[in-house]
Order: sequence, then C-alpha cells, then structure tokens
Amino acid sequence: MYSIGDLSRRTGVKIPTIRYYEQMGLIAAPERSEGNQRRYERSELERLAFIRHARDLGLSIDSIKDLLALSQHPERPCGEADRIASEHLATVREKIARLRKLEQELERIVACDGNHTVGDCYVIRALADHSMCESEH
Amino acid sequence: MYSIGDLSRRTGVKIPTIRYYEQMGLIAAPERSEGNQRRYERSELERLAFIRHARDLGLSIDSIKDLLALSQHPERPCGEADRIASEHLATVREKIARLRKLEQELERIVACDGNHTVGDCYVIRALADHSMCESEH
DNA sequence: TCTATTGCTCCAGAAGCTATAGGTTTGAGG
DNA sequence: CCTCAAACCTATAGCTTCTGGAGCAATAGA
Repeated sequence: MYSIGDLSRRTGVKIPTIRYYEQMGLIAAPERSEGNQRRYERSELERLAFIRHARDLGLSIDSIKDLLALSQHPERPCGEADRIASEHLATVREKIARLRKLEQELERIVACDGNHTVGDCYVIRALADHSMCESEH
Repeated sequence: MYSIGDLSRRTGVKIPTIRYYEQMGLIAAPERSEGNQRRYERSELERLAFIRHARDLGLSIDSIKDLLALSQHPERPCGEADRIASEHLATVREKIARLRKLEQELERIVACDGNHTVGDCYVIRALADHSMCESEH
C-alpha cells in the first residue's frame, strides 16, 4: 500500500494533482486508512504513471480518459487508440509549423540592435503594423 | 467614433475579449454614449491592433503591457523592447525543440497499424511503459 | 510519548478568454 | 414617430490543468 506521498514521489505527479485527477475521474477514489488517508495499490501506481506519461506527451485529460477506458478491454481492436495518438501527432505537427513561422518573424523583429530610441524601434513598429509581416498569421 | 462591434470587426478581437482587455488594463476605459455604450477613437483601434498582433505572436498580456508602456515614451532607448522580443524568441525556440521530441516519440508510437487488439497495442504499451522512450522527457 | 512530517478538506487563483442570463440602447424601415 | 431586431450593457460563472494556502488531523520515527 502506498500513501499519496509515495505515489507522488514514484510518479513525479504532485500531490494536489493526484487529488485533482481523482476528482476528474482519471483515477478511482482509493481505499482509506482508519484515519481517512488515501491508500493506493500497485495498480493505481501504474495507472498514474500511464497518465503522467501521456500528459508529458501533451495528451488532454479527455484523450487519456478514452485511452484508459480502451485499455480496460484488451480484446478489442486497437484502431481507436491508434487514432487518438495519430490525431495528437497531427496537432503537434501543426503547432511546430506555427511556431516556426513565429520564430522567423521574431527573428526579423529582433534584428533591432537596441542602440536607438523607442520612437524608431523596429520591435515597436513591427508590432504596431501588421502589414510588415512576411506571412499572414 | 467606433462601437465595440466596429472595433471587433476591424481588429478581429472578439467583443468579450475587448471588454476583458479593458478590465486587465491593456486598453483604457473609453468614452460612453448617452446610453452607456462604449465609443472608441481611432487611436484605440490602433492600440488594439497592436495588442492583437502581439498576442498572435504569443506574447503574454504582461509583456504587451510592458511594450505598450514603453511605446508611450518614444524618447527612451529601445533596448528594453528588444529584450522582451528576444526573450520571447528564446521561449519559442525552446517550445519548438520540445515539440520536435514529442513528434519523434509519437511517430514511433503511432507505428502501430491498428490491425490487432488493445492487449498488444503498441500505443497503449508505449504509454504504460516510460522505459520504452528513446529520449528522457 | 513527543513532535516533525505528512495528510485531510475546502477554497482561491492563474491565463486568457468564452458563455450565459437578463436586461437596455440603437438605428433602420414603415 | 413607432416598432423591432440587432447590438450593446453588467455581472457572473465556466473552461483547462493544475497549484498553493489555511487550518486542522493522522502518522511515523526517536
């Protein structure tokens, strides 16, 4: 049996976050000690590690709920799990593409050397005037 | 004079968001009509366009506040504006790097072809077992 | 047994909006 | 001038994913 602190240390998920996940229905309400403290079994530790890993990868709470529900039915085809992960990959790729554009634009903006006054600062002017952008966003 | 709806259409910032920005102190409380509706001048439109653009670039509300305050003092050196933009560029680059790692890992995970059952699905196993990862994250 | 640490619940806040409810004002057509 | 739909108002709550604090109870090691 693990206390909530044990679980936290072993998974790297902070204590209030574990309680939050319980509230959100990601993990079941565990047994309690006589003094009303949470007591977890090994299986909960594994479930929490799964959640942690999926969150690290940026999956939403809802996606994780779906994946956890799926994993309760090992006999079903796994196309659904594949779909969730693939969709997530697509959104990650989109984010990368958008950030690349920002990077380019910020590079241009930052070309200002800081050796003059705000009145003619490229940063300020670039932000004020959208038409200076090379790509639309 | 523009109504809040005009301002919204011209800048692409939604009406509740404009009111929110007013509350947050990004834009000043404007004059009101006899019937208590907001009436904006052209300068407010430009200010809001600036904010919109900076938000599109991912700058935080606080950074934008700083930049707006700076732009009120055109005689000052612009090193500060430069610093804000540079810092933001650095965080954008970090985000890109992290997302690239995720992309790689998700690519490996998604290699599952969906033609079997959840019990031996690579997606589920990969999420359950952190040690399968190639890079630590 | 004492006490430091850990745990409990409940509540508020962070960021940046978005939505809803319930009402008022505006402006264009008749 | 009148009407009526569209636009506007305020206030408040909700979203997401946690994080932190207050005030008190339980546990574990010396």
